[in-house]
Amino acid sequence: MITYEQLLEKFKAILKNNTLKFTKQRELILKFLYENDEHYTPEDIYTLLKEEHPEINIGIATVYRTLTLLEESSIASSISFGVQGKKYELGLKKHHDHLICTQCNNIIEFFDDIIEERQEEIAKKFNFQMTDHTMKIIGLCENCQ
Amino acid sequence: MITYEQLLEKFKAILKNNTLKFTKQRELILKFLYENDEHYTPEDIYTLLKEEHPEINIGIATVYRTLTLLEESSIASSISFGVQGKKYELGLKKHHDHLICTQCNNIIEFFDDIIEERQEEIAKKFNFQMTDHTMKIIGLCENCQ
DNA sequence: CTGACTGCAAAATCTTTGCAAAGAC
DNA sequence: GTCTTTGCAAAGATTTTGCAGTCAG
Repeated sequence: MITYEQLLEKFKAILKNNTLKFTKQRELILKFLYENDEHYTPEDIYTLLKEEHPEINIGIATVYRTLTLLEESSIASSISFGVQGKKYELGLKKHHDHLICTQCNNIIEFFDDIIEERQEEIAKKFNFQMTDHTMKIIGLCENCQ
Repeated sequence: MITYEQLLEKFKAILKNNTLKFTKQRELILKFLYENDEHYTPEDIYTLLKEEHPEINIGIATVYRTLTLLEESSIASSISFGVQGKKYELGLKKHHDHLICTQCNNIIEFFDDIIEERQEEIAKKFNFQMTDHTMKIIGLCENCQ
């Protein structure tokens, strides 16, 4: 697993390569995602950061802008919830898919080699150049049934 | 394949069972989905219906309300495009998944037994009661590469 | 008739943008 | 110093809601 220091270096390098600046706000958001291994909406992150760091001024727009930046840099990734927006997580772990409980909104991650392989094959069959893929299994988790 | 008459009967039966009324607007939207075998946003449907049937008054709110109703009745189904909203299609065909081209926005449908089966197994493994599942393969289609 | 449905416009959600002030390098 | 970034509030985009009039059964 990557340490926070390594992640930070990586992020700083990306910023430098793109003539972007390293700011307190960007760092806080990065750190938040590193330390919190779940899926958060921009609003969640905004609220929690304001709570945890009342001394730092941060605006919701910055959260959106930074999450977009992190996603473009492949540091974060998002799952989309239709009209209800997106949730973000650190995107450095191994690719995985999600089980989503409609009752408690909990998200369980899983990885399945067979599915991954089949996706490749399907893309090939359609002469499709796959850049990404997502799979969601929707339903009720063990606790909510 | 189901004929339009059969579909209409089915829809009317659903309406009757729920003490809902059969209206010109609802019929038009149903017919539109039946006749147009692609994926449409509510806005698309609204615009196209107004063009094709200038004599019928229809509001965007009705389109949204009807699509929700059709989806709840399992007559339509939707794919979500994150912030860009949802696209609807007739949901009576066999379950299938989608390849989505980021260039031309074209959507290709596919079905794969192995993936379907794996999804069942994964749900089982997590003691998850699956009610739905979606898979999207994102990338460039043959023509756009 | 009665209660459901409709269009409209206003409200609600979520996200992006313009801008002046602040901050990174 | 220069150029990017920020927070704020306003604007956008999409979807939902309240309501009075309309329509299906």
